[in-house]
Amino acid sequence: MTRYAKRIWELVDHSEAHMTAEQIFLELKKEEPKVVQATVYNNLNTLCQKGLIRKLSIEGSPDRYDKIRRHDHLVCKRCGALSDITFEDMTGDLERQMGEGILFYDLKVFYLCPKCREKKEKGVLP
Amino acid sequence: MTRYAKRIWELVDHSEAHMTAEQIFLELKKEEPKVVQATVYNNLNTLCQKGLIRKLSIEGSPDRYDKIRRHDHLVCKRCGALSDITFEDMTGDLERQMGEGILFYDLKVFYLCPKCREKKEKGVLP
DNA sequence: CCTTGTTTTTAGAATTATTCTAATTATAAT
DNA sequence: ATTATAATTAGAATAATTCTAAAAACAAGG
Repeated sequence: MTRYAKRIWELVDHSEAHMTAEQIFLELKKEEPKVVQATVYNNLNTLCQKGLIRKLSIEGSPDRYDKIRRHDHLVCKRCGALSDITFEDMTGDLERQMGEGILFYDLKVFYLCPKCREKKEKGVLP
Repeated sequence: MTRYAKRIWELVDHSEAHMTAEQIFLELKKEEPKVVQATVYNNLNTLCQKGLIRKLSIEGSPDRYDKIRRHDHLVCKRCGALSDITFEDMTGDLERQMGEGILFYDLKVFYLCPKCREKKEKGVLP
């Protein structure tokens, strides 16, 4: 793995931040001022292919990148805030229903985050 | 609901096709030759807000729109083919783990579709 | 069925996100 | 060193989506 690839992998893997390609680019640029966007996109793509990171497609914002360690996501329906949560692994359950062959799954649970819930209760939001 | 909005909703709601905004636009254009892309984007957005359809963000392709009736998705890891599947509802399970407050969830199960599996077995693909 | 106010649609520009191309540079393998 | 392979760069190109301001459609009240 090249220097850039390694740092990009580390940035994604050691962060809770669910960064976009742009944010990763800006972060990497702090240490490697010469790096260019395409490099970051290229590396993110190959890291995904190799299964070292994963891409999250989130409605209404650019793709985000995430570590692999098994976990699920909570998404606020109203403000889009994204956070990690780990539910019990349900691969077994799903395989019982569809048969073998699951590679992995992606579970997003939509809710109202504490901030938005509060606002809603105060009647600030519909 | 306006004429356009209604047709757009029907197109999405009565189809298994998981169409992109572009595809919906082309489809609608067959009956309504004057309609314009922005109208379709606008209506898709407001239909989503009203909870009448849902947007699916799929890695590597533009957003797709889907009916609301509860169901999950199978996605081929290799070719991206998307199909519907209905697993048992697991809202109860999830609430047991995180408490009340789930609005809905989005589950994508990644696997190898029959075509890709066959290719892989024949050694055509890595 | 006119007038007025609100919403929707339109055309096209603008923005954003991402990929592509071809040249250059770095890395690894003989 | 020499050559082959892969990564990086700059910048153009493409794709997807949103924005803007004006025009058209619609809805409600008189």
